[in-house]
Amino acid sequence: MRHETIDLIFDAAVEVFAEYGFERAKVDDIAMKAGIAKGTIYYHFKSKEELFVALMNEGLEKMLDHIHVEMDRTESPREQLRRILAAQVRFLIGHGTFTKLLLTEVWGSKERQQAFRSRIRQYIDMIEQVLRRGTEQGIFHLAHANETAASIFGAVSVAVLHTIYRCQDQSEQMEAEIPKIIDTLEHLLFNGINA
Amino acid sequence: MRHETIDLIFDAAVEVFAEYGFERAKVDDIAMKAGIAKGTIYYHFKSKEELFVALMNEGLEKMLDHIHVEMDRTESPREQLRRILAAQVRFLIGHGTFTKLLLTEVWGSKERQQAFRSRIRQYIDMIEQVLRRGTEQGIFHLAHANETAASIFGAVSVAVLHTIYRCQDQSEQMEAEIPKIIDTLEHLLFNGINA
Amino acid sequence: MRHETIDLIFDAAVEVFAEYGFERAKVDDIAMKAGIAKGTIYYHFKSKEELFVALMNEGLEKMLDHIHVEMDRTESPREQLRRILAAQVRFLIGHGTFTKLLLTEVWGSKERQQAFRSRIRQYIDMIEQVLRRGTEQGIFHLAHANETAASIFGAVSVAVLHTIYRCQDQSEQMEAEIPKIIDTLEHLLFNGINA
Amino acid sequence: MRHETIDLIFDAAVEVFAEYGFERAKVDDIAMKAGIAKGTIYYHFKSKEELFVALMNEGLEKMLDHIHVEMDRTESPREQLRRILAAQVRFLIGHGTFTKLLLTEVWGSKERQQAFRSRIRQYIDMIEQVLRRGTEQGIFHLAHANETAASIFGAVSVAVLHTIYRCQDQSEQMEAEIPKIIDTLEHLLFNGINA
DNA sequence: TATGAATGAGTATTCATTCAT
DNA sequence: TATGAATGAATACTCATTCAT
Repeated sequence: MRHETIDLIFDAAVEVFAEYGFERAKVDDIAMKAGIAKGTIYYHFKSKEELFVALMNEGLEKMLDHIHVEMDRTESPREQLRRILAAQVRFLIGHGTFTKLLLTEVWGSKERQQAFRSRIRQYIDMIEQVLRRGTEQGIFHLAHANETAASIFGAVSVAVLHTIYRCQDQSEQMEAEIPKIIDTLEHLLFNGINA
Repeated sequence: MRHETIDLIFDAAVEVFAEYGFERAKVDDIAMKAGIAKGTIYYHFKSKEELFVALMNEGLEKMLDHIHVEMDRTESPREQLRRILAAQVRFLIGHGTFTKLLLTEVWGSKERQQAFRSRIRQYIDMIEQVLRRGTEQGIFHLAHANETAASIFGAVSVAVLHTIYRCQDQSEQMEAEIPKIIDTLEHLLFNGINA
Repeated sequence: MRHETIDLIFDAAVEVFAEYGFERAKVDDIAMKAGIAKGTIYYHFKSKEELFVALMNEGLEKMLDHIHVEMDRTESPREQLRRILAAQVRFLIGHGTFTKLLLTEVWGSKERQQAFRSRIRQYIDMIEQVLRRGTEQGIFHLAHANETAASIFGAVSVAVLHTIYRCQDQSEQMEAEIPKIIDTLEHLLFNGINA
Repeated sequence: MRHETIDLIFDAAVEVFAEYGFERAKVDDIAMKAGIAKGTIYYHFKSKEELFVALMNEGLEKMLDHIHVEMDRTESPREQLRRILAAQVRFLIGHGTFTKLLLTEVWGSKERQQAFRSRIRQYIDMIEQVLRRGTEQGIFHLAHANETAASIFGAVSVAVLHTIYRCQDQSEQMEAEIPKIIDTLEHLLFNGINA
């Protein structure tokens, strides 16, 4: 069990970072929201940046794990991709604040942003592998595996983000949208829109 | 003819904003890069925010115009969507710095970010209309028009951004990638990956 | 003529640094004492440290110049040393705040402190040269030139500092002590205490 | 027998204080270097300041004792002064870290600094007494006893400090310099530099 | 005695903005 | 129009000190 205080900090931090973005987020606000003193944050993390990186890495870790688990349940590329889509949508909707951070704070030239991107690239590479195996087995038919994988990641992420902003963080409504989004994405990505 | 100074400012501003993001971008840096005094920026723009909004709006305007023009060249929904995809990819690759800003600075809770999002929503709505007309004409076949439109926007944007970061701003290389990206997207979105 | 604002800053800074020492001195206090805004200090100096270094270097420069001028007025080593002593005492008494800083802030392991020490070493080396020439000419008689020079520097500085603290910064009283200090030092260093 | 922990703290504290000076020295660092928990320091000392004062007083005590012992071995003022010089040099070289602190932390306006100065003044007064007795006995010949005493203290301290910094804490080298320094000082202070 | 997690007052530094020239 | 010196509110971060265990 990780230290309780750190969990308090993490919980407060995701919210504050998600609402204001990294730069505008105030360490004071995180401390206040966590109900602890500002110094306590600095006792556990060397800097605002380190806290943020720890937070994001934990989120990315969880996301990747979550998807790996789902993927390993089957061998069939088609089924794997289906599960990836569903798992990804559920995870992102379920972690709306993290999702906002993910798409907001991974672009840019700072070192940490490059580090985040390389993890997302890992994720995209994973999809790429599934696509390649499917193509080899004659199940999938596609032009360029890596670019397609990136596009799929974009379609999923933005579809979810679009929903999150539309529902304005009402988590119940968002939950209700999950099947619709999964349905949309499966249809679009597997069959395309051609009749 | 717009004032020359303003162009100097705009050119410097896109670069600085794209490299550092809105918050970390310094007005000093913009002034220095533009080769003018800091005060001059404030002579032309009320604030850093106003400059940024003007910049983004000009970009969004151009982007939407560009796509409208392409779209109006044909009546067929399929051809329209094809043109939208191509135009969008070409525009984003051709305006890499703007593209980075687009996906970085539209999320968040600040007013200007909501304003940007509503313009992007306009763009998504436009795609939605095309999809709907295509569906009515029996040309397209899809689950949920709005969600599909958002997904398409995400696929296109992230595919381009992925390429931009992979080519590390080498504009020639990026240009060379354009057909590949368009090809990938057309295939994926029209036909899906099912064999 | 150097910028007037910088003079205001310098004047305030010596006092504050001398009273509190580098670490305890507050930039706020310097600004307040100078009658300017805190930001103005940072407009002219990159940091508290840079301001301090600029200050000390100016002081050291002045001190060394002052003494060089006095020294160049004669060829005789004995007369040169006599002038150095007198000039040094007058300068240090006349710049009491600087003197405190000199002996307080040159020791330590920080880079700037090493830089200051190397300038003081220059000063000691200068005395050493005079001693050597005097020895060669059979005028002086001493054991080890460099160590003797360092001792002379120590005798002068501490004698002055001792007086400064005894008179508690009453500048008139301090002025009155000048001849006594010079007399003491000349007697001690030229003739020793042996009867 | 003093508590072992306190010795650990003292040993660590001199080093840290000598390297960084009072203000920049961190209680954390002292605790780490002593291999104990930070709280333990506060169990034994009320504050960082109290620890520092205890440290300095112990050093000053030792120094004064050391010199008193040497002085009491003879009645002759000349021999007394000779012994004072030698004892002082040996002590300071042998306690290099303390010496740095001595000349760094005794100046300034804080209460503890004034307290330190008054002890140093005691030391100077002691020298003064020797000088006066020597003068009365016709052995010494000097201008102003108190100022001369201060100058002697300065000559000795700075000569030693100069050597410490030149040898960069290589204790063997420093030991080797002791006779040279004593020789230099005796010659300078007893006979002066006049041939 | 000893610990180390938690505290919060204290401060250097940044940077958008203003305004006299 | 253009300038750049001056401003001061805003904030990340430090570190001596406390206290429950």
